[in-house]
Amino acid sequence: MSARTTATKQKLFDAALKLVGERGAASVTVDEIAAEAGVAKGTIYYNFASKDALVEALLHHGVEILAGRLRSAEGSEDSLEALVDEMLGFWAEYPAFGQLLVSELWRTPGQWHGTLSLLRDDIVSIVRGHMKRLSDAGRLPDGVEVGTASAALFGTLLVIALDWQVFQPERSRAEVRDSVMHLVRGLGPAR
Amino acid sequence: MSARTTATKQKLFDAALKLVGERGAASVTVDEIAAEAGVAKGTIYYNFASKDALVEALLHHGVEILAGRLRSAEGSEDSLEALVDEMLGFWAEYPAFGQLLVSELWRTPGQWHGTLSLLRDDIVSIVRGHMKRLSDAGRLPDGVEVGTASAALFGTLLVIALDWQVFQPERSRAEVRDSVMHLVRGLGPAR
DNA sequence: GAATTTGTACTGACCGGTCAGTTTAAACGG
DNA sequence: CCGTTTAAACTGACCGGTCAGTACAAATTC
Repeated sequence: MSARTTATKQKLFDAALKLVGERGAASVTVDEIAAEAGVAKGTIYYNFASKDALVEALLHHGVEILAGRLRSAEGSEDSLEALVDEMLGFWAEYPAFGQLLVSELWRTPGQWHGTLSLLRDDIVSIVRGHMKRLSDAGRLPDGVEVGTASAALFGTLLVIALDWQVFQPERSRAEVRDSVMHLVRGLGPAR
Repeated sequence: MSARTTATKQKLFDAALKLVGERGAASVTVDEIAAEAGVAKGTIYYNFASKDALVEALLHHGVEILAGRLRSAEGSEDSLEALVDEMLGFWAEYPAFGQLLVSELWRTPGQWHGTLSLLRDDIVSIVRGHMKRLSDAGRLPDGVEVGTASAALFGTLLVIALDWQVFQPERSRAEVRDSVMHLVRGLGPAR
């Protein structure tokens, strides 16, 4: 793949991510994506087999970036906090990706459900790795299943990040992160 | 409004909820909704001004039901657990509504965003009522803002419920509820 | 080293299907 | 009767996908 093609695909990813995140995959037209990317419609079909294929590639691309960042948080001192922080950072940087993910991930017979399930597993398994190490170190209370907790943490962070972007954009990332950590470790003691 | 009309609207709500939840508002056709409801297409346009108006009415309808249930949980002994349970029950009963909500709620300039923000506020304020009472009773740890926690709890329950329906349908509602309560009160102590 | 060929990337007008919404005339039902 | 529903045909805008042709740089030929 030439540098030219790579650049074009990147432009298409950026444009598609923005529009699809904002308005949903179904209601965005290929013409709009082409216009946003500053590219002719035909170029899209030269680089991708179909509109669906473009979205699918986009999904893979985004998850790759996220997975990379989450893995990079594995070495930190406070692994869980680093994970949360990294995840919030990713959603802050690619809010449209969060919107895309959230609106497709749980659509049961949806066209991307298969792909998305796999991608979700990628992410959740990384989260599970973090959790597992906490658990082995005895830092997780009894009765909390690592698998369940990982899936829940991922989903929770996703919606909290979206809620942050949309309804409370004035809050800082550190502030939100601290709130999350409070909730994750906090609501318990008082009961 | 006659009983006949009410019945027709109910059929349309059921049909629209199912289809729109599964496949998204944009990609469902009015003809499909009519067929699913066993009603002529013209009937839809007799009862609603447009496809969008139907979806909007659907949103209001669903939120009314949810709000009613959450309010009914206010008298319980363990108010928070009752709230969680009631909410999980609602999402279990109307999974398509959860899918619809989650895929539209955070779509920033989306056509439903205004309506949905108001509806979200309705629900979150009920949750906040529950939390406030906990807080006044000194059962919430310091540093947890009631507003933030309420929004987070609502969003979290929404995604956990969806994840449950889609990826772990074999788990019982009580099981999920206990997991949530564990997470809400549990991850803290061990750190 | 000019002329020609080849391969790759891109263009945008165009086509055929789809779908929201309309219209109408007739039936139904309370 | 009158509010409601039906069935079916129709309109017109819109949209995914196609395709013949362009641009251009790197090889190839003479």
